Amino acid sequence: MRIQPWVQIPKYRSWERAGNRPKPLQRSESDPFLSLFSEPPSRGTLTRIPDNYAPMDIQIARWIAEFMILQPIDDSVVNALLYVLPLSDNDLRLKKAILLRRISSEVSNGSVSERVLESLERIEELEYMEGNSILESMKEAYCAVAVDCTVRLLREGPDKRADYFDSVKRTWKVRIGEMISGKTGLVSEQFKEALAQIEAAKWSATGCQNVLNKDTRNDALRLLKIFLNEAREAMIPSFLEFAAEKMNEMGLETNDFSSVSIPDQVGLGQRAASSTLIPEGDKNSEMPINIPAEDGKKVMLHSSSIARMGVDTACNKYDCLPTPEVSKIQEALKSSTSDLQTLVKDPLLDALHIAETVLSNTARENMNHKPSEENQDKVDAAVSSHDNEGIVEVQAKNSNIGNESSSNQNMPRPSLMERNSTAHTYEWDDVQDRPEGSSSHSEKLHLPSPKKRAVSPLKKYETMKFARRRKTKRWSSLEEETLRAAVEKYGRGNWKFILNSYRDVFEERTEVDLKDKWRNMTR
DNA sequence: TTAGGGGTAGGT
DNA sequence: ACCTACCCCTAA
Repeated sequence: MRIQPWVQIPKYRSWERAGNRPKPLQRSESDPFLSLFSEPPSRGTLTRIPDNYAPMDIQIARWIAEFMILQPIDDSVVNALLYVLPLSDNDLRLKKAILLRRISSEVSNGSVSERVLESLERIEELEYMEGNSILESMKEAYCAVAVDCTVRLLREGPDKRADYFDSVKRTWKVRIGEMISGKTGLVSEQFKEALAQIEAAKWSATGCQNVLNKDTRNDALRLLKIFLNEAREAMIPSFLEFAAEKMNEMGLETNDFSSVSIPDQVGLGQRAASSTLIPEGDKNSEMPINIPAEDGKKVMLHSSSIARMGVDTACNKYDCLPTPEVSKIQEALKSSTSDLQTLVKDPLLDALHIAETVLSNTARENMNHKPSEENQDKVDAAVSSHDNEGIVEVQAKNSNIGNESSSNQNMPRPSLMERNSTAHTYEWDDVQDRPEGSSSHSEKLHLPSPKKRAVSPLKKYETMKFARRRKTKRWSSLEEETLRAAVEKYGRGNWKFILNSYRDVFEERTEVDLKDKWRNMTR
């Protein structure tokens, strides 16, 4: 079984069905991934589990994923799990749950950015694909977020006026303006009203003041919370919570799962999910509770979910679950949040990560050569005498995950020539259909040593897929101006802070990018 | 998280 | 071929 590393969330396509318009915003092409963040984990933070370790059933993975998405734990932990689990790409409800969590995460930080806007658009797209109607609260939230994103720049002061106009242009004239004409799902009457106000702000001082007087941030947050609550109400409980509830009701021992039956419609617990995700006061009524399991670990459940799921106790006309799967669920339930956090930091995974790093070079070569396993024997017998390849040889010999777990820093790093394919650079979007070979590399038969083959299972995952260089994106004048002003305001070196302060301007940038750009600008 | 070294893509 | 903006890596 091959692990599907990231589940893809569809790009927002209302534009297509509304007409033949282009995408409203130039979006990151590196963001098709189903994760809490808009990018895959940086290389080095994660690894994937090779299939000889975890030939996990796709359904089990889904249960775990849906359960973890609901937990009030750090996004990075959830993200890590989403990365390692073999999730189906067709699970629209899972995608929706993740998008909701993305929004919730921002809301709980008190921030509202264009990312929320985009998440809402994608949810709308998913609802459309499922034939669902759009919640009114979602339309209102979308409008409020769009307004706030725009007005925020206006508040920055007169020197930000240029940014403001840019934002108006981007967010309203293009994105929302076209949505109105396209009559897509997120459009409401409010839009036109708000659009009129924004237009007024654009052209007159009084209009400007009207907009500034509104607490758009709070409006956005409030409406987002309402929407999340409603979304929560509309959701079906998560399978694992349902199973836990059943066990609880029936007073089952944790290893006596076989008599628990599950209704088909129990799936993704987004209703419960939202309850854990709504920030602060909103979740008081539905605090997670801990149910002690027999081994002392605890199971997180939600009181309201339990109350609601309890209804079906008598309706046991559903199919019983197969025992092996049930015991896996049991394991998932017994694992508390902290257990799963430690799982993510498990030494095995660390070791795999090291192996991934070490193997990056050879994996890339395999990509180019694609030698079969049988051929590798012959190939191993050959000795590479190619000049430039000495480093590679040494590295291959050290690529034994089993006994070289010490530190990849002690190993020679592959040169960048090696780390980046000499023949072709693949963008994030290319990864699924990369060509199999590279002629320019065909004679360089510096080959895998036996030790390298000891970790060959890792190769199957083509771990380098996600370590490709980002597509170069030129800095816009808006970005440059914003950076200049920000450095003046906050000082050089506070890159993270600056990035967070202008998230919507520095889309797809990292703090390192800001630092590098400043270095260039001041050279 | 930041600073700095250094590789690379893409433009001239 | 050369330049440099952009990107990646890693020590501290």
